[in-house]
Amino acid sequence: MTVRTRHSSASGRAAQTRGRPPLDNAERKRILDATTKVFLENGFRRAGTSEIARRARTSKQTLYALFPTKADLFVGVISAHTEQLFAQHAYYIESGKIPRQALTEIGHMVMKMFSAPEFLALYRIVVAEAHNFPDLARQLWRECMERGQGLLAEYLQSRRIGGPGYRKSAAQFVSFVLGDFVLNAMLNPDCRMSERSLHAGVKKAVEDFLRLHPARELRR
Amino acid sequence: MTVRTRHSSASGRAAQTRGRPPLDNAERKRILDATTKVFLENGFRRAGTSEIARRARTSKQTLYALFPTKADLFVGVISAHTEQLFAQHAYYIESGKIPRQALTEIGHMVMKMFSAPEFLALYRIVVAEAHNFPDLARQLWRECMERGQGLLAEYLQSRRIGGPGYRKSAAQFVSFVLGDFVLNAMLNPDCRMSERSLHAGVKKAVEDFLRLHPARELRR
DNA sequence: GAATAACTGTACTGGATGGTACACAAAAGC
DNA sequence: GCTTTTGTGTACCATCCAGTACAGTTATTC
Repeated sequence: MTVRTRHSSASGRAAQTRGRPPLDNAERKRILDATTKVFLENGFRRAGTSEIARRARTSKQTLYALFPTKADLFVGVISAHTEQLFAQHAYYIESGKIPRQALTEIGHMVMKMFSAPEFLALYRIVVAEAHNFPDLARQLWRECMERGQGLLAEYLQSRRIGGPGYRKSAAQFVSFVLGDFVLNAMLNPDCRMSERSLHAGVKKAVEDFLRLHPARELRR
Repeated sequence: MTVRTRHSSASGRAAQTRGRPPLDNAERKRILDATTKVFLENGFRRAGTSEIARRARTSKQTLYALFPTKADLFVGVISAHTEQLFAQHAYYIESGKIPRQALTEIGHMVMKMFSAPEFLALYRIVVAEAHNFPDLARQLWRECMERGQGLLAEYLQSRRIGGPGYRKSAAQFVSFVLGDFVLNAMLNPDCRMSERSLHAGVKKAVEDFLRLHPARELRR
């Protein structure tokens, strides 16, 4: 599944000299934003391209010029968001902090990312369409889980926390933090978590994780 | 969302005396089986009622007599399967066994249930339609998670494993066993788990859980 | 065998929707 | 002002599909 646009085939060509100039990227972005909204409100199948064009304040012709099929729209939206989602919540690990504090902050980042309504809505749509867009589903997994786990694994390794399987330890920590939250949120769309129980949950996850994997050099 | 059938309104009436007798429950079951297959293959929206009637070797008229709308079909299928799913995999806890062994067996049951292809497919469909069928989604959650966690919590309480929050400990154990498996399976429809890594995963989950919650009376 | 209640098969309706056609407007260079 | 390229608005087409109509058939009772 690849995204085709009018420009991709002419990417190496010389600039045009005459005629109305093509729309800039702002147009593309506005379309993707509108598409996102419509998709999140209605899901992929229910979303209509006419509605999308209307909300993006453009014409269907332009829409189809930029995204030749509805699938291309889908790919565009999800791709744009997966990158962005991770970038927004990427936890930059300051290795100066003591493990307990660093892990607590990371835990909060993880919960924040996975409990964000857009993420849950996005995840739900991708799950629903995983059969038709397997590549996209795998991409979401890589961007949001493997990448995060990789970063965390590096931190664990630098601090010698957890056995030689740092990657597995990282995955374990994330699942400690999440518990059954995502599974639940998928089936209870309007379930909310109080700030209190979120804090308590992360704290418990960190404590449990550190009890199972005491840091080698114990600064606490 | 309630299931309406032709019979429900006449449930208390006297038996008919003349005319062709109505179809028995076998017909209903055959329709639900066919619907299940078509839904699992295509998802809810793509599945066509004509296709369902064809596969059930019945007529659309009969189909709509038993299930007045497509939504009723959906409710029927999911309801039938959630009950059945848990019943199939219900872990009967023999309290005579030592905790490590009992937990290991429970862990395997949990993994078996959640990794069953029908479960994953079902879960995916319900997630996709959670917005339109919130009751059904909650029902699936109750049947598959809360009920199981409740049983496990009783066992933990009887053995005094875990703090006074036995319910939370039960949830924790389940999430230890599952890890990120379900999250992953949702996005990678054809991901498979080897018997080896499944065993290793459960074993590790049990060990970790018991290290965090040592049984009061230590028979090990 | 007449009457009746239920099932079957097929064709149809009505609405939603992805995608296209086309006539016209706007912006740029010559 | 003419030409060319691109965007706009609207109408349209083709298809799919939930749900219905209807004519005919089967099973059961009287």
